[in-house]
Amino acid sequence: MSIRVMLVDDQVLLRTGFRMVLAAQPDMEVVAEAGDGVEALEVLRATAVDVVLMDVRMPKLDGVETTRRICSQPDAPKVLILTTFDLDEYAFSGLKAGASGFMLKDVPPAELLGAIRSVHSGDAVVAPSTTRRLLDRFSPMLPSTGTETRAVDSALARLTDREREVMMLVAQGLSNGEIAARLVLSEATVKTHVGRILTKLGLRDRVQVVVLAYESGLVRAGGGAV
Amino acid sequence: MSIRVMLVDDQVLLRTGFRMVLAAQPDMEVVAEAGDGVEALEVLRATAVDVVLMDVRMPKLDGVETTRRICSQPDAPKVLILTTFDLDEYAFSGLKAGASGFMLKDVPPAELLGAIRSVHSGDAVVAPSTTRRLLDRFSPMLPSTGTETRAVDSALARLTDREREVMMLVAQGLSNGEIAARLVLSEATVKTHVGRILTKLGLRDRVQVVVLAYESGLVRAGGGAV
DNA sequence: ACACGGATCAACCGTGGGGTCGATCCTTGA
DNA sequence: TCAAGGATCGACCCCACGGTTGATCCGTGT
Repeated sequence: MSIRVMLVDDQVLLRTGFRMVLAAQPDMEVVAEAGDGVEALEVLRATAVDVVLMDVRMPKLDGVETTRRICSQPDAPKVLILTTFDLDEYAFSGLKAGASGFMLKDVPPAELLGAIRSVHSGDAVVAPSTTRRLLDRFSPMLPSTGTETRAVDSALARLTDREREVMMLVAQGLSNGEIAARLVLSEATVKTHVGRILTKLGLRDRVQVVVLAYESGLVRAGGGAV
Repeated sequence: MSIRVMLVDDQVLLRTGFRMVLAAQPDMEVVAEAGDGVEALEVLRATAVDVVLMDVRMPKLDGVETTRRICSQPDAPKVLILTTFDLDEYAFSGLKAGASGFMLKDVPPAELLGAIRSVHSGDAVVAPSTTRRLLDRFSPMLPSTGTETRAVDSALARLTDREREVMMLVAQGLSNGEIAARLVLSEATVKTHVGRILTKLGLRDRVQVVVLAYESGLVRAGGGAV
C-alpha cells in the first residue's frame, strides 16, 4: 500500500510543486492538503493519513502547535516539518512537539522522498546541517523523567522507581558506567541499584535481567534498540 | 580536487567493498587504509586525508578512542563512523569523541557517498534510526516502530549453525558453564563460540546479545525463559 | 594432495560485574 | 521528634567474562 501524504502549507504554489514530485512516485499519493493549522486538524479528522508534510509559518495556527495537537492524538500520523530557514528555533520546538523529522524546503527531491519513507517506517530524519546543531546543543545530557509506569508484575512492583529506571537501561544492554553517565550518577550507585534489582528479582546477573525484562513485557521488542 | 578518503576496518573484505564503491566516484579516491586504530594513527601521520571511514569494533584501539585521538589534533580530517548495529552506546560516544557522522554499514551506497560529501563539506550526518534515538533521549516518548532488520539479518546469517545454537542459549540467560553442560562441551569451546558471535555481530558483551536476540526476532517473548 | 573453514580445547590476563559492609543525606509518616 | 525507607557513594574481594594466541581434528572442495 502506498504512503498517504498530506501537505500543509499556506503557499499554494509550493503545495503544487510537492504534489508534482510525489505524483511521480509509485509508492506515494497525496490524499489531503490544507492551507493552515486549523484546516489541517479538520481534514485529518476525516482522512486517513500516514505522513504529514508540515510548514512552520502559517496563519491561524502555526506548524509547531498544529504538530503538537496532531501528535497528542492516538494513532497519529508521522509529521515531517519543512521550513525555509533552519536558523530559527522551529526545528527544535517542532521535534519536541512530536515531529519525526525536520527538513529544509530546498532539499533535493530525492532526499525529501527518502525522508518521507524514513519517517513513514518509523525513523526520524533531520537535515544534516540541523543535526550538527542538535548534537551541539544536547551533548550535555539531561536527567530524563519519563515515568510512565504501569502495573507490571508482583516482583517487578517491588522495585522502586529508580531501580526500575536502572533496569530499563540494563535491559538495553548498557554497562554500569554507561548507565551512570546517562543518569548522572556515580558507578557505585548504579552497582547498588543493580545489586538490589538482582536480589529482589532473584536473578543471578544482568543478562537474566534483560531476559526477564523482555519476557515480562517490561520491554517490548521493536522499541528502537536495534 | 577529489575527496581523499581513508578506510579503517579490521575486515579486509569490507574495505574492499568500500574501495570498489568509492573507486567508481569521480570526486573521491581512497588514499589510505588501516586494519586497527594504532595503524590508522600511524598512517595518518604520513598521509593527507579528508574523510576517515571508521569502524567501531577493532583490535588494539577501538574506533571511538581512535576517533578521539584523531579529532584532538589540529587540522584533523572528518571522521564518519560505521558500525553494524546501533543498539549500543557507540554512536553517542563516537559523536562525543568528535566524529562528524554515524552510519550503519548496510546503508545503500548512494547514501554513503552522500554522507561522505556532507561530512567533507562540514555537515554532520547521522543514520535515521540513530537520529530517532537521539531525539528519544531528549524528548521522551515518540511513537517508535523501528524497522531495521536488514543489517541484523545479514550479520545473523553469517553465524554458523553451532554459533546460532550457542546464541540461543546465551539469549536465555545461561552462563558459559551452563551452556557447556547443556551442549556437552568444554567451557573453553563455549567461550570461543561466544567470542566469535560478539565479533561477527559487532557487540560488546553477552548482555547485548540478549537484546539483539529479542529485537531481531531470533527470540520472541513468551518463550518461557527465566 | 592440499587449502580452507568449522568445531573443539587450552592457557593467560585484564576488566567489569556482583557480593558485602558501611556511611551520609533526605523525605515521609507515625 | 524519631523511625524507616529510599537514594547516593566508597572500599574491598572474587570471579565470570572477554581478548589473545595457538593448537588439533575433520569434512569439503579444488
